[in-house]
Amino acid sequence: MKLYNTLSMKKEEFVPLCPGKVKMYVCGPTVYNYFHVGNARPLITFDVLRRYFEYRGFEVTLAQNFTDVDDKIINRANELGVTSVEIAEKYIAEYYTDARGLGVRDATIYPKATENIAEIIAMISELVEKGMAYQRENDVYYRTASFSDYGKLSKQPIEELLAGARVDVTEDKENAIDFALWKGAKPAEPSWDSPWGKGRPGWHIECSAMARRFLGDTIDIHCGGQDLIFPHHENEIAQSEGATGKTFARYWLHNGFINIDSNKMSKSLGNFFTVREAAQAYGYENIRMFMLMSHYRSPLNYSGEILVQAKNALQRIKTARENLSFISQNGAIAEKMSGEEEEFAKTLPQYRVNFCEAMDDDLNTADAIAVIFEMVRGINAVVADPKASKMFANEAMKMLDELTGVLGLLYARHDGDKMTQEGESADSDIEALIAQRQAAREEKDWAKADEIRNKLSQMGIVLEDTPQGVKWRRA
RNA sequence: GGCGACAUAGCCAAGUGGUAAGGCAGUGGUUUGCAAAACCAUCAUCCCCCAGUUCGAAUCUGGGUGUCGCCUCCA
Repeated sequence: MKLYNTLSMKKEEFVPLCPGKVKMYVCGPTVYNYFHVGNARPLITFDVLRRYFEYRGFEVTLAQNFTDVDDKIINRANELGVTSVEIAEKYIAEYYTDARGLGVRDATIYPKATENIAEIIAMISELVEKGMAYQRENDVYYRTASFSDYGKLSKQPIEELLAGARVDVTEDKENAIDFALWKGAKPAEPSWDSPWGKGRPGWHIECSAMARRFLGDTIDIHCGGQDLIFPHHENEIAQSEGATGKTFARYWLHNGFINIDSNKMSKSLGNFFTVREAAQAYGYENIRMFMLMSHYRSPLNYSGEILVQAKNALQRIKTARENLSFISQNGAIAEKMSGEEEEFAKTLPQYRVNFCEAMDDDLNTADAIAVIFEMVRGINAVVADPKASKMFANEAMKMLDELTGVLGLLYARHDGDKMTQEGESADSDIEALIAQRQAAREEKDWAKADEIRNKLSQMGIVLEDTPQGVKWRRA
């Protein structure tokens, strides 16, 4: 399996540190608001990576942090007159709602900055002792000049960074690019005791300290959005490798941005849609499909038109799956498959091979989805036979579930247990109407049959008359 | 200014040396009582432009043009 490593700027064969095991760290959200569609991309991308590793037999430990102490949280808390703990807790809960809604499986562990203060302080102390950090008043800064590899991830020449006019030089630092590890407490801010007085951790150090605590000195894969390369991930390397003297992360994976009108969707530009509102308009699973239709490192333009395309595309796979499920229940009971069925069934493993080939190439989900579509077309052609067998349907369904499962598509499917949601009619009512329509059709009373179908249509029910009987679904 | 990415049909999007995957939308046909779903056919003589390397390039090299990102909190 090849993965593009930002560190080497090349696709590299993935070899885990420990055979059969993968340790991954994904930079998680600062919890002061609902997260937006752009924030959802790393979640979905690296959820797929995790699923694929597990599919291929790796044991994955995935850590994703919550930054629950930060200027933005403090500001928001002050605006609303509540504590920053209340803000963080609220948006952590909202995070779970949206992430799970998107089909993102829970990480192995979700460390929080505020629950790892001791580890953070210990790591800063180590850096201070080694001469790689220094105190100014009640703040502690990282001495970037002490880390010769500084800039190796972002390929930023250190002189250029020094020349950069945008770096804040008003603070009392040895060097303009030195960054805060510990921030001395200001009034009305949450703070913790430390060797440098009361204060709170800087943003970068928490990831270094938590990754080390939960995954060890060296991890396999560190992931995040491309905007974290500099300075966040560069600083993490400086901190972790400075403290341990060991390689921090062996593979660095970065996803591209979600754009709006070719501009990066971002909180600061204000041109974002929250996942919550996008899901209300288009559905969570279609957002996931939209993301996986292109390669994770390419920029991706968000628009209503594309979301509808993703929805229609996913619907094709969903329909195929529903048809198989329907035939599995209502199809022909045969001792063996027909010749045509058997012939196609024999080709099913080849789709798995092609699928894995795509995924092995730096997680080419666009290609992997194309393989699924090719399989869907084949399945549909076979299943068009009125005598399609349960045996074939079950076998095709197994492969379809296997491959769509790796991508986490179709997770919102709930055939078999059509739950009645608020405002929806009970299944028994719908089935009674379908039976009336069938009776009318028997008598060739097409007017009445169509009237019933229209009524159902208004209720949001789509009918399909198949050789195996009437199939219905909610639109 | 430094570092980096991208440019393939109406739209989305794979393909990185051997003659343009897949999806959405569209068109024609089959099927259907009519639909729906599905199937079949069709839909880029060509991959931003120019020059070069090669038997052969969307794919490699050089030069342009355009768009975007990071260098400041940001996925």
